Amino acid sequence: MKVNGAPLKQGMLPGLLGYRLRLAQQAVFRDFSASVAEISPGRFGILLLIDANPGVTQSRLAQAVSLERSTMVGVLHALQGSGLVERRRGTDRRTNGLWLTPRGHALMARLKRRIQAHERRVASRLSAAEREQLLGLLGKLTG
Amino acid sequence: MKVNGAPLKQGMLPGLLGYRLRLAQQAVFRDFSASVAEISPGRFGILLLIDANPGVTQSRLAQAVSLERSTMVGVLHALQGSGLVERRRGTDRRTNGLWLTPRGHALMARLKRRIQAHERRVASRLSAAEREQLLGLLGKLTG
DNA sequence: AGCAATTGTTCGGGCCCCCAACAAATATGA
DNA sequence: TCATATTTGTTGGGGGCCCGAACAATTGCT
Repeated sequence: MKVNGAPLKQGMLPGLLGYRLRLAQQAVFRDFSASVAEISPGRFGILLLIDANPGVTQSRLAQAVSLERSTMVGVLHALQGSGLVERRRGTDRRTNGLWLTPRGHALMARLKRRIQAHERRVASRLSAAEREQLLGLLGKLTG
Repeated sequence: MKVNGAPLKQGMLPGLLGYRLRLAQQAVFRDFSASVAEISPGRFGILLLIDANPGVTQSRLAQAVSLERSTMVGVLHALQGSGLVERRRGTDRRTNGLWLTPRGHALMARLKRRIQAHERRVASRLSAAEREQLLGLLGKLTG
């Protein structure tokens, strides 16, 4: 077996928050995908918010997760195509109200435990206090 | 001016590390793109490593930044197309050695200050100690 | 009634990433 | 040395995630 030479010099790269955030997020994304094959992390978050706020508008939803309205369209189109979300025209006929379909509710119920397991696994190298600390620092970063 | 109703209920979403990481990374990405128009965060990292390890192989580079070899191909193709990176066949004729072109070196020199300013701006809401703490916790997460 | 603002949408663009399969080249071991 | 295994870069197809400009329909405002 051939042994690789010296490890690469990393320079300032490990000191850049953006780089470290990418590595961390990628690791989390990987674990999520491995444990929850039915849906992607981003779409799951959307479903979560619709579940907690039945009838919510696309714009409000987009704002809540820091996305553009135009981005939300595609996500919801996909979720609707999968039969997980229903769009209903609001009394303000410009708006669409969003609801989970029975299928959507069933999925969320089925996923709850697996998501919690995923979160435990992801944070397994952290103590409870460290996890809180991390969440807090990330919140500070976002502002 | 119309006032939006109650803020959305977020449910378990803010407690998910993946979600918070996405928000944070997106904020950092935005600031990077705004302050460094010439190149993307990912490509910048690649240039950094090539600069610090002249002649490095594509595979070793991919491994260093947790990417697949096949992913690296496209990135390097783009960087080569922009005249920032040069590929030379190694003595092991399976490999390509990677070097920055003069133009690549010039770019990196020109970007150094702006990247540092970007990093300061991104971490501006954090104390120096908190920033170190965050980097450490992210490192723990990745393992 | 007329102008301004909001909502959802389309369209085009970009970044980031993976897997399977493959040819060329090198390493390995009988 | 020759056959086999491994490594490297590559192509091709796929997916996730995100934005801005421009537009029609609808509503708010005056």
